[in-house]
Amino acid sequence: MAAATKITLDPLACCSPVRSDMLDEAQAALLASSFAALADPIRLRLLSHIAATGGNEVCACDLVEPSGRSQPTVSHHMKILVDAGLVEREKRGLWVWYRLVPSRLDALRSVLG
Amino acid sequence: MAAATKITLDPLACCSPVRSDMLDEAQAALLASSFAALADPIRLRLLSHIAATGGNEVCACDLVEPSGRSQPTVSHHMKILVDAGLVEREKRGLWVWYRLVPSRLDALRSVLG
DNA sequence: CCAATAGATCGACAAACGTCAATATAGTTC
DNA sequence: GAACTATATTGACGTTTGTCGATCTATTGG
Repeated sequence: MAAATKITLDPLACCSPVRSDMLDEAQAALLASSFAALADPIRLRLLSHIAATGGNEVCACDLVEPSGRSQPTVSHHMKILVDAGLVEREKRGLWVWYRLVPSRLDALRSVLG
Repeated sequence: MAAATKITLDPLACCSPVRSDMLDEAQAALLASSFAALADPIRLRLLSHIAATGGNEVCACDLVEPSGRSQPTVSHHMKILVDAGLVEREKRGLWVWYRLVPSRLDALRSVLG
């Protein structure tokens, strides 16, 4: 049951030299809030619904019913997506239209690569 | 200030034919939980710390102090990353080593593209 | 101006989350 | 086995989040 390598309790034995280029706190907080916008199933479905349209533009009135949530709840989630910069909001008359912001999605994607 | 297109209150005027290929609920829930693992600054810093090592492997003992959190808190966050499949955990003797799971990160990245 | 409508905001509530001190567990050394 | 050490688990706490009903705001048509 012994480990393959000799183990001692010398504290130096476990600690590899660390290249300490961790994300700084500000970067981490910004990225985390962006990912938080994606961390809800309803918001992912709303996003995918927008992405699924040919023109990448969807009326808010088309989001409520298929999402299975109340109108205030959908409005709340869309605000979170807009605040995260993932979606743009444009009001035309009585209706509000949403568009994806591909550059922002690209930016997040590049963080994972 | 009038909108470019004529606006009426006819409900059909706003609702484009919707290609309803929204993510189904199961897919959305799974993806959301993965993104939730990324939705915390400490976890992002822990991940980046692992990614910053040459061998992509880091001892847990190297994560506590630079993260600025207590040992139980770091353990808690690492468990979340492991449960999300983003990180692999291997115990060798007294110490625990963590490795990234690039395929899982790739999968998430592809969702954003 | 008035009635009607789309969407946003408010207020409240339960559930989930991040955090730490204290304690438990598993592994090593003697 | 006893002492020691790295990590995990537990329990408690304040905070944040998702949700909805009720209400408010902005815009349109008459």
